[in-house]
Amino acid sequence: MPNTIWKEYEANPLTHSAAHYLMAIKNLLTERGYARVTDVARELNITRGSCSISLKPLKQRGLVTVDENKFLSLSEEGRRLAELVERNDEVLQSFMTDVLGIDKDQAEIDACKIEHLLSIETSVKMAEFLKFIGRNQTVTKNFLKALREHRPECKENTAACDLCDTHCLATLEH
Amino acid sequence: MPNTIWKEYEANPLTHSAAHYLMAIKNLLTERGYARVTDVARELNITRGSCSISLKPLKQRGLVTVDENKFLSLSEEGRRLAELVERNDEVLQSFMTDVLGIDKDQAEIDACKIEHLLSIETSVKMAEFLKFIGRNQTVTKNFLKALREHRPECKENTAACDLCDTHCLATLEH
DNA sequence: GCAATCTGTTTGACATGCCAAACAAAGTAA
DNA sequence: TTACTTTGTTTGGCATGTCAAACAGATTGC
Repeated sequence: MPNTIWKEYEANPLTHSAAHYLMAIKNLLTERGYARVTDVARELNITRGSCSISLKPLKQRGLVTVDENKFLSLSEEGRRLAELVERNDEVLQSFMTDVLGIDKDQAEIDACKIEHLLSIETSVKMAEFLKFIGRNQTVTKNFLKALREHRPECKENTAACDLCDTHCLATLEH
Repeated sequence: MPNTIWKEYEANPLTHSAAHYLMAIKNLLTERGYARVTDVARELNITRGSCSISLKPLKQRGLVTVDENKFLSLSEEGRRLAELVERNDEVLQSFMTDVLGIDKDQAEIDACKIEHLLSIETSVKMAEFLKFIGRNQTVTKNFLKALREHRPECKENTAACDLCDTHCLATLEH
């Protein structure tokens, strides 16, 4: 039986770039009060031409709107999608740094890659999880403390370690 | 200052499809003992033509090798990358189902989308986290029990709920 | 032996998403 | 008014990754 789940990747409602176009517009509207093609392009560090073209399908999908002076804004759906991705980013970064203890800069990069790929269900459950962690209850503190003290040593030069089967996967460049 | 972190997405060592080509070859070698272009194509549910073309850059990068009879195999690096992505998949699925309580089928889809995007650091920390959870210590049991009992109610019809600012993000199709 | 099938590759097509370059329209400045 | 700048769009190019279709070479069946 052929594998088909991996093709769900293309069925994602937002591509990585689409998510960032929406968030860029949202941020510009919040911070400056307006968002034009040029502003979005500058925000995302791409050319105006690329920006103009990539915004077309977002307009056609009704996520981005334009007024008579070419000022961009988000539809209700566009705004919600942007908020959802932003929340995913916050939650993922918080999980990576506060729970896993990952370096802040690396967490930022990883979260940015993943933020648009979570299903609603995973997004909600992650947010609930972080909300629970944030309550800082005794049971949570004890768990995190024990987690911090548990640091399995990875002997990179041996053939096998605690985490990997035959070779240490941490030595890869990836 | 323009945002540049979002462009790290393209700098990922493996694309979604590349990761699945490597894993398909690895699985075929394990299960059948051989892997040809046709077998990989069938496994991934794509045409032989697409498969043939997409394998080229993987051969050029030295991740995939071919013998005189056109039988494919993985280089050391290719095999390690495949193993890394497979471990990420296992760890992510386990986290989503066992910790977050996400539906198995949905967890499978989400994990498949993310598995190739984790940095080594995040991969290792996630694996350690799940290893720790798997020890099933009292401190973990207590934490998970409290987490299960904490189920914030999302009143979808109200403007604000526990997780979202102004609108319930769970109502989106995404 | 000869037709049918299997295998891998190539070709042309399409979609996404980026670039540089050219261009038209509008605003700015002298 | 004229010259310059800004803005948005279009064009042609490139890279990835898919498809269908055609093709050549090898294998199989009768």
